[in-house]
Amino acid sequence: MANIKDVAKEAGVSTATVSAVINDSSFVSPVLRNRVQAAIDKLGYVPSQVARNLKRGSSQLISLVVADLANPFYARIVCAAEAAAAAWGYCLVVFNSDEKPEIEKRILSRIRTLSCDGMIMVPVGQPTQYAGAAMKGLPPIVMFGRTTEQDAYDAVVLDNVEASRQVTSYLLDLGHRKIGTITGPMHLSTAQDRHAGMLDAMASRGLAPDAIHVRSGEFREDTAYSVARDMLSQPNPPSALYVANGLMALGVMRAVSDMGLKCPRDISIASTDTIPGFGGIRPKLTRAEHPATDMTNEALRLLVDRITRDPKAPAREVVFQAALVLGESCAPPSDALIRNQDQTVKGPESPE
Amino acid sequence: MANIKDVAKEAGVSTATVSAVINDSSFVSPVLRNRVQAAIDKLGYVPSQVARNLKRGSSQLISLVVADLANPFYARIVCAAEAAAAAWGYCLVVFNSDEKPEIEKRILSRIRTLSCDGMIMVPVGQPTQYAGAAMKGLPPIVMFGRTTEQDAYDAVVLDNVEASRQVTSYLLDLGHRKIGTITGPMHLSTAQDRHAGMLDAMASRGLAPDAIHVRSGEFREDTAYSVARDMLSQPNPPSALYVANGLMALGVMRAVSDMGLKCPRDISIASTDTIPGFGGIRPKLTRAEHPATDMTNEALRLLVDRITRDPKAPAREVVFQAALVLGESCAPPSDALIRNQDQTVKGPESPE
DNA sequence: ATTGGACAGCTAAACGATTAGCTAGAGAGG
DNA sequence: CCTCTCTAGCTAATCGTTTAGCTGTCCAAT
Repeated sequence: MANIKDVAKEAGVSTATVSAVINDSSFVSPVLRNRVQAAIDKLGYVPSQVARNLKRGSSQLISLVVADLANPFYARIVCAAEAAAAAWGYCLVVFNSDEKPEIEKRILSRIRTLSCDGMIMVPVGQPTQYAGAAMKGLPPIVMFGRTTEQDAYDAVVLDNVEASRQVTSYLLDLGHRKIGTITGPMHLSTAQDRHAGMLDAMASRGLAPDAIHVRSGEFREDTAYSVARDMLSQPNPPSALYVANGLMALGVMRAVSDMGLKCPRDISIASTDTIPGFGGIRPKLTRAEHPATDMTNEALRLLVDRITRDPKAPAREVVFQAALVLGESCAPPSDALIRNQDQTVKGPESPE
Repeated sequence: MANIKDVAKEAGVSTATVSAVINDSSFVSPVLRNRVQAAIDKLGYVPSQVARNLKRGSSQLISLVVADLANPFYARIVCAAEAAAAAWGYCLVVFNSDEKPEIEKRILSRIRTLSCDGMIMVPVGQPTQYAGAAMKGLPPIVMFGRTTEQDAYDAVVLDNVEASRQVTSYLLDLGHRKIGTITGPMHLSTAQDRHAGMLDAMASRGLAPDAIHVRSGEFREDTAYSVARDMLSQPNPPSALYVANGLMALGVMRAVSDMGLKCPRDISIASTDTIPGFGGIRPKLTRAEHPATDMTNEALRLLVDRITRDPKAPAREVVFQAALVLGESCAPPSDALIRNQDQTVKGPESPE
């Protein structure tokens, strides 16, 4: 590969002039400019980004660390982030911590040596661990979706408490009283908040879920599948389930179907967060949807702003609200009419 | 950030010694080694990958260019590729050409300046265009999933002809005679091959699809949705549809459901390729599945081999076979018993 | 005629690592 | 005692850019 010296020699100018031409950074007379351009074309010269990075101290690289790349929700985030990064002139390096703090640690040291300009991360560890030496030598960070008890980082999050409160209230409005839930890993703020909102909605009507109807599905499709099968085969099962994320909701629907039950006839299912492809699933899932693309765009905006403007400015947190999308996966409980003959319940609508 | 000179000064040694310590590249006496290590720890020194890259002429970066990041099939490829790249010690830079040749062109020039060590690409343009100056200055390439009529590149592909032949034969075995198809964009080898296999299977029984039952869904969910609605609302619709990829199959199932039809009672649907989450969809889709993870691992193996071994070795093409997975989306046509009272048809099984 | 400023382009020093080749000292063999 | 070999560690060139600062030219103003 030709380098800038070859081009300079070919065009009979100095490397500084070549540099000025390719970066349009200072005035070069038309005649020299043409000579240089001709030399570049002749030699097929492409400036080395690596050398440029070394000199400029930037790499035009942004790292994205997601918690579970196999989760379609994060796949969508990657998709949105790639587009946004490209629009800002950056390339996107993708990492998957697979919900494992030790893998996340490895990724962080990898990123340290990668010298990218910034990173977006869905943290998977204990919220307290994102401080001190463990985070030294890293580029500017935007935390995504989960909080870390640190006010040191920019963050983009969902109002998870409100999202799950809305969904649970909807189930309550339908007449459900025995509502179970499948939660995420409870060390994550996301899982905590969604559970808190669910409890809050029930408490406001003087209710609480039965202890055996509260189980963790670890935000995994397969775990949720087994947990749901187990919970629903117990005597006296819940008439509705609030499932803390979309991937687990898929697992629950699969479990319901495999047990020979019908949703929503035998059990109502509702969830927070969204995964692409929901549109094609029957029955359509009732859920509180993330504005995933907006959140991702905002994360990149915050990050680029911090990289190019003031790296020392105080951290900002942007909170998004979920949108309740009514599908066909919820119905009044089969015994509702008996218990509550005159109660008016909203039927499902279809805004899709 | 501390650099190698600071460490050398702190430890009272030369930069060469520091380099020897961090790379373990030549013998350093224990006493100096300890001094250097102490200095590194004290200063929190991390070697700059950028400087290293410049000197070593490699970047430990592999680019992955997929055709449609919003397609869950490619999301799974990204997931598998990230894991494989990490296992080989590389980072993965992700690009989305969105099935648009002009975006692909932009990405290629971006990759040229990125100076990554290699790339894996799902080509989206005319197969003839991947030659000459357009491909100058790029790192080693492994083509993924689609062929390019160039023998210059390593390639990992599916035997698409055989995959669609299998699926179509299955529909024929069930008794279907009026089989329609929704194809991909016909300039892609993938779409051509899948169509060819479907035609071949029908031809071997002296059949051919009706011209109005052959439509392109552009490998897009929404396009497939509209095309399917249109095709199925015509008089004399097909009794079964072979859909050329999984994303489109989702669109078709959505269309069928929205038209008030039932699959497989009113129409059988079968497809090639897989998308994650299929397991949760009812009815389970009958399809010829890609060994997506195996294919991705093989692509990385080929690429790393070429990077680290012989960059000039002749190109290799690895062909994978699809596996027919029987779901519940296919049944004998409703008029089959009348037409073919004594024909034995295999019923669907459930290997999942 | 002299001075000063604007301008075009060049020289050379970075950026932060790696590494070929060198040096000084120690130990061995004659 | 001299020379040779080996070893541990150092010096300095190098990778391919960018850019501060310099040089020389030309022209206008005094």
